[in-house]
Amino acid sequence: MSFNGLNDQEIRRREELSKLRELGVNPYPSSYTKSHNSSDVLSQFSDEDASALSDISIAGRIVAVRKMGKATFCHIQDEAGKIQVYLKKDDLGEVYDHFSLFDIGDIIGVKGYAFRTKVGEISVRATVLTLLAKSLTPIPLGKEETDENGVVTRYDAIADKEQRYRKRYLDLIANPEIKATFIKRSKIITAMRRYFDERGWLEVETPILQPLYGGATARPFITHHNALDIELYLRIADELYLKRLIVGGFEGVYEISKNFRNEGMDKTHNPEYTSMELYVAYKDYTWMMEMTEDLLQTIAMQACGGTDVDFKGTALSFKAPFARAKMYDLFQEHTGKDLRGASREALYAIARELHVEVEPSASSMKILDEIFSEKVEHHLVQPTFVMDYPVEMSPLAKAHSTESGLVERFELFVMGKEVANAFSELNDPIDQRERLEEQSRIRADGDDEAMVLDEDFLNAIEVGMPPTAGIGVGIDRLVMLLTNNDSIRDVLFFPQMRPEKTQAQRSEE
RNA sequence: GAUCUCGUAGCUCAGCUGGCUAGAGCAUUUGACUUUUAAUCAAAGGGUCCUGGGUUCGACUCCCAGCGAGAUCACCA
Repeated sequence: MSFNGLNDQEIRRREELSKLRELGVNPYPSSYTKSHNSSDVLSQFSDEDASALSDISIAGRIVAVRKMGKATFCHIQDEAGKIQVYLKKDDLGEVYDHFSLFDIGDIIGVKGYAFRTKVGEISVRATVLTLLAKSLTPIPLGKEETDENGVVTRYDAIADKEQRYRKRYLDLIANPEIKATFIKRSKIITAMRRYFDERGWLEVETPILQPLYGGATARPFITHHNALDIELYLRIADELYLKRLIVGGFEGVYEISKNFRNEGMDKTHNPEYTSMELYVAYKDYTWMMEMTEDLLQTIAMQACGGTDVDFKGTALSFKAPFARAKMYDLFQEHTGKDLRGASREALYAIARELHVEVEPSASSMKILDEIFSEKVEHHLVQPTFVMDYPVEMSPLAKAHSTESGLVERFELFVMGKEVANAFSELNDPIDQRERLEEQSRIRADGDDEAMVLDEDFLNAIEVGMPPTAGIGVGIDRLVMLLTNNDSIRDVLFFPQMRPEKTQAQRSEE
């Protein structure tokens, strides 16, 4: 065995591993029968009658050891929490001596009985001690102190954000409270799925590898299929495939899936992220708004226990109904200007007047977008539906039934961020073709985020799609809001990080 | 992509306007200790000071470049 590149602690643990094997201890047995979780023991223990917990077995990782000669206290951590274990030479005989070859980080099984120590902590006294997995790497576990009020102070735990994201397994061990965020994330998705399933909408799967990408304006990732010798794109949205399924006769389909966008990364953007898209036939965006507020209210209640949540000091209410505002009314309210029907030149002049910086060559849409971002968005703190967007901004949305130049679209904003985007889906094939051809022209003019023309999708719309309402929800952003996290990296187990350069890579350059 | 800040032991950090052998606590090792709880007491080992250049008699410290991270902005839903 080579110890090259290992530090003293890593070498010592390998030596201990060999010693254990020599003593006939299997450091990696196949299974272990657990009767209780730590939390079960703590909640079920009774001082009056300890017989219920007189023969139990628990298992977990050693996270703290206090050795006092022929008796040792340690804490083990399992999925549900931590519990103290009491080991005594008299009880364990030579197995007690093996314990000196165990380390913080090792996973052990403990069979024994629950009791309360002199100082009052419910603990498990071991009659049988089993090593379940020897740990070969020191784990950066901080010591903890719990005061009379049960407030836990942790010292020196792994704090470096980079390490926490790159080695999430260590983060989860050393900072187990972050599990709550991920458990809530799972509950949010489960609640959403349950809501849709109860209404009879079908969960489906559509291709991630696509010969053409579409459904959103974004730059894609490109990959290559060897056997077909073609370029394939990682999807940027589910929209065009889900609509094909509505054309095919399904009347409610949804997909919870990863999308991939080849763009910048920051607090609210990860190159791969989770979105949910739902399409329901014979409905429009008004119906969809009502569904959305009911959905989010339901999710908040099921995942957070109520419709009121705290986000970094702001009290948010997900109690339906949400505020609704037309986009142009919001412009009027926050800029004092009526931008309806304004020409590009007029918009440009207004932007300058409002001190909103825009490129002189910017399109009307770009200018509107800028003014909205700078002057309106940050006012939308509580959940707010912004309705009725200009047609040019929304090539897949249906023209508004009463207002020309607009489409039946809404976006849901919370804390100034977009959480959902929905519209009455465009099902007029002629109109759809013209809009996508316009996108092709914009693309040809150099905007590589404009949509690609997908003939097969147009063919599907020509076959005939019923009136349909569709929505996309950014799951990560929703989870951020409901778990009080302001960085997307804290709601993803494994956020994308720049790979660390190896020594070899460095010397090549 | 731009700017600012940061990178020292397994972990958390100190290290002055450049100056002796780079420190502390935890973790680790050895010894003591059969109800401890940030256990305690005694001793010991452990460093590519992010990397590579430069300035200097002398660099953890100053300068340049690079790598990585965080924050802000830009881009982007």
